[in-house]
Amino acid sequence: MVTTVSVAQVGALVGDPARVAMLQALMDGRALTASELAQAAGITRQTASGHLAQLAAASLVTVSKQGRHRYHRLAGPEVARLLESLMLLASDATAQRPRTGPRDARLRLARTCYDHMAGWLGVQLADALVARNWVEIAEDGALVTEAGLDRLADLGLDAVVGGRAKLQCRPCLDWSERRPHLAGRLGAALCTHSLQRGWVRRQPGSRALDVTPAGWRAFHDLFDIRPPAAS
Amino acid sequence: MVTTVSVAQVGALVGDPARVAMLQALMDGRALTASELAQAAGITRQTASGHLAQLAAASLVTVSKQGRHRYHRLAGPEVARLLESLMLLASDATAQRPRTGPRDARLRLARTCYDHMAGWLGVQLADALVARNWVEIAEDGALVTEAGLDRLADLGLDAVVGGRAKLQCRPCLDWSERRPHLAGRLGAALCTHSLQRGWVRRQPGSRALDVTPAGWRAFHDLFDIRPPAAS
DNA sequence: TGGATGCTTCGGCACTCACCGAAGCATCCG
DNA sequence: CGGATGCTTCGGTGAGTGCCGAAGCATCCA
Repeated sequence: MVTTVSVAQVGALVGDPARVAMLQALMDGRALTASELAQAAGITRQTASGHLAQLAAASLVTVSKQGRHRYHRLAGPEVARLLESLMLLASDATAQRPRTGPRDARLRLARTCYDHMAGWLGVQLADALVARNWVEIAEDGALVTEAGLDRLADLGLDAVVGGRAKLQCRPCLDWSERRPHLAGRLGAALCTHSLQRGWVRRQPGSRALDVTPAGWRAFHDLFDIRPPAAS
Repeated sequence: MVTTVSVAQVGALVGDPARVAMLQALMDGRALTASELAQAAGITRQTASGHLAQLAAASLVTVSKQGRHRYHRLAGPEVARLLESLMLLASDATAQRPRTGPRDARLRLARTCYDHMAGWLGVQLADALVARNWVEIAEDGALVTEAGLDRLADLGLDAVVGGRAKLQCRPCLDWSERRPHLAGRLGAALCTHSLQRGWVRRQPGSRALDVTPAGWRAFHDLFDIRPPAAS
């Protein structure tokens, strides 16, 4: 079978811990240099260089030269979807051994998932939007309601409701919470909006997000979300 | 990072040609024995047995003993999604080399994609449903319209419209056509319906589907779909 | 009970590939 | 121009693992 070979090749690329670590580091959607990715994966620059060459050859990442730097980023949402699928199944396999490190705790609270927010916060937001009847979530998809379009426009998320399309949102099963959070264009808009307003802040060198005091206030006022009891 | 290891382990599982071939053979949703899977992958039984043990340990497939047979099937839709993601990226990588074998041609025309129909036929059906305004398809999801719910009920797809939920359908990017076809519960219902009515028939030992003369008549009468000019 | 079938385990071989040290390019800066 | 920085290529080593032949276990059938 012809296609089988290629599929296995892509699979082999995501079958190496170092390469996966680099891809995970790129899951926040930003572009990173080879050195940064080498550090993220815990390997030397020359090894990382070889891995990145393979990933680029398979079109999993794209590179753009700027001076003596070479910036790498995920090739597109399909790659992020692939990683999501992998993480979902990986957490399945390790579900019986609940390992919770201090680093994991921050990731579990809030993190980016390519272009949207995931973790406890992401799930809480999804629940709140469903409770307010702004969106509907089912097994096979998610939908922005008429009321939701109006209220989101009130919030200043105009870019999202440009065409008043109902299908601007997609459920994405959270690998730590095992419940859906919001992805798609609405998820991405919520994420950038929260970053712009200073509600959440990226933690350097990680996909984890810090929720600022202003963020907790906003999430409480808008969506009745309070910080979890104890972490 | 703890999770990274597990993710890479899952990735490594889908990074072997033999294992991927077996998983692809299971993509039609049926349960196959170890011997059948060994033949599908072109390896000996004992090698296949080892691979299947690994896949089962990682919860990618489930096994059920029946007498001296051991039936293997995909552990769930998440695994099918993972394979879809892989195939999509794999076809990206090989898009520059259009290889079209005689075996590929049949797969391209119509095939199963876990529980729904894909290939040229799958895309045609999706287009027809969109053209009739039974479903809406956007980048982030798909939606059954009110009219669609009525018309599908007329067709006898009652199971689908049981709750008259609009979100019973999901777009799935076709790796051969590069355009969306219908998945989700509606996609699955269309597939089983077509099989029950004898519109399509499974080809033994393959995911390819044969369209019967009655099928062409039905697809033409219902959706104005004619056989493609030449394959 | 004896033989056939389906499948797994064991042992050894061969191959792939991730890894790093060292050297080689390309780019920026003083 | 010369030094510094970012990155890549090359060579050799070592660990991991896919593969099959042979033997062992479990199940069904006569």
